[in-house]
Amino acid sequence: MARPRQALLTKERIVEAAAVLIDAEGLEACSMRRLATELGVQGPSLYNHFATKAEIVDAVAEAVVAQVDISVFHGNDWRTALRLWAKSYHAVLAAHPNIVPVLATGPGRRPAGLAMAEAVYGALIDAGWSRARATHIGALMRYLITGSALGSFALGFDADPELYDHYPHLHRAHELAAHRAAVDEGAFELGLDLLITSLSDRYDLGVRR
Amino acid sequence: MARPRQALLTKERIVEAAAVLIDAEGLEACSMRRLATELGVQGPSLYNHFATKAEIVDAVAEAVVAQVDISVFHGNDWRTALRLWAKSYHAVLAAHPNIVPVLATGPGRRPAGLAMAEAVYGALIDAGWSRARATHIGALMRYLITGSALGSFALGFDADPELYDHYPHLHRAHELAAHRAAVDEGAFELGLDLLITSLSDRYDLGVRR
DNA sequence: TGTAAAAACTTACGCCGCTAGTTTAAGCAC
DNA sequence: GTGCTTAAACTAGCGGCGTAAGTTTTTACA
Repeated sequence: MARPRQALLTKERIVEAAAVLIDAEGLEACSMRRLATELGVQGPSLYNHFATKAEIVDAVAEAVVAQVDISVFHGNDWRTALRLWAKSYHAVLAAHPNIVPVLATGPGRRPAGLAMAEAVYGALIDAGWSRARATHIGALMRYLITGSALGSFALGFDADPELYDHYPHLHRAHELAAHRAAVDEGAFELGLDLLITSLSDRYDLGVRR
Repeated sequence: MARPRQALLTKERIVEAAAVLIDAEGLEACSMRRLATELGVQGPSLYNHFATKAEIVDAVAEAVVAQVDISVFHGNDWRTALRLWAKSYHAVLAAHPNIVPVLATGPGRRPAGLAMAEAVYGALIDAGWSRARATHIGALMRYLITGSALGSFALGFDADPELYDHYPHLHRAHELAAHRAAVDEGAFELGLDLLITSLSDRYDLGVRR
């Protein structure tokens, strides 16, 4: 081909196609050649717009994190804000499960991630939590949210009943697969409830560090 | 070579070498050819002992999970047992961080994982928790433990101060990198404390489902 | 003793991320 | 308008990946 009169690719088109591909077929399906094919182009052409594959995947992750609602930190009590933010984050990850491993492991140099950290940490500091505790609470929320998004607990159990024959308490574990969404949702809700109410208790007692 | 008089490989030797390699250089370094080299053998020879690479990695994961102490569920109150087990699990993952992604995502058909689930779930049921709640609590603990092991919170922040210039509350975030271990440990301890004490409160009030 | 299975080997296939070099169009300086 | 630089596509190819196929030799057993 050579250079076309109208550019075939833009960063935006590439990231959008990558996001669609990852959502539809998973991270492994998103190879440079496959992604290029999806865009009607040859593999190496992508390197005119991104230096590495990691940059593309990072951009997808950034776009996902940017969907989390951090406006809730304005005009809400820290407890309410934390709960609403966590639910929004959780919902976004549930809508894009295939990108979660990238979010859970990679460093957070991306603007959307930093903006989120700023909002959470700032709200906790403003509420009176010590710097150390605010950090811990932020980390903790991240553990709960990414942990639940990543390792769907119910998915870890096979639907084959025979697997559990030798485990007296697990004889109904095969049913978990069928109730996957409800189990994971219940566990997340419980965790959020427990964490926020007990933090709230400490806060009201004046224990803020 | 052909078949040697004394077998060069055994399942145990392969898994042991894979574990060492993963611990030392990470999951990506553990390719079939590299692992074989480490064992003084050609790549495809490994397929005489394992059908796929995934089976080898799974066996490593299994060996790691088997190190978690589940004996604490005998002779301890459910709260104490849960806390001790979580700390043991956390310590094991901290000692083998590179295998954590496998544990956090893969299904739990492995015997050690099932035995652990059986112990946790059984203890909660025996304590009087409803089946649904016991499931939720187990899932929740998993979220906290794998979430914290996987995404070291502090590691997500770069040591470069300039990154945080535009985030008023994050101006000291670059210090997190230096205190990584302490921050992650503090957050995990806080989470464990909050979850167990608030579960304990509910339990004592008779709310067990 | 003959035969089947086991455990090493070599070769090779089709992926992967990415590099290098080529071609043509676009944008800008004079 | 003409030339020069840069941009954006291309093709070819490198080294690495997981794994399949087929070969050779040894061991174990009938």
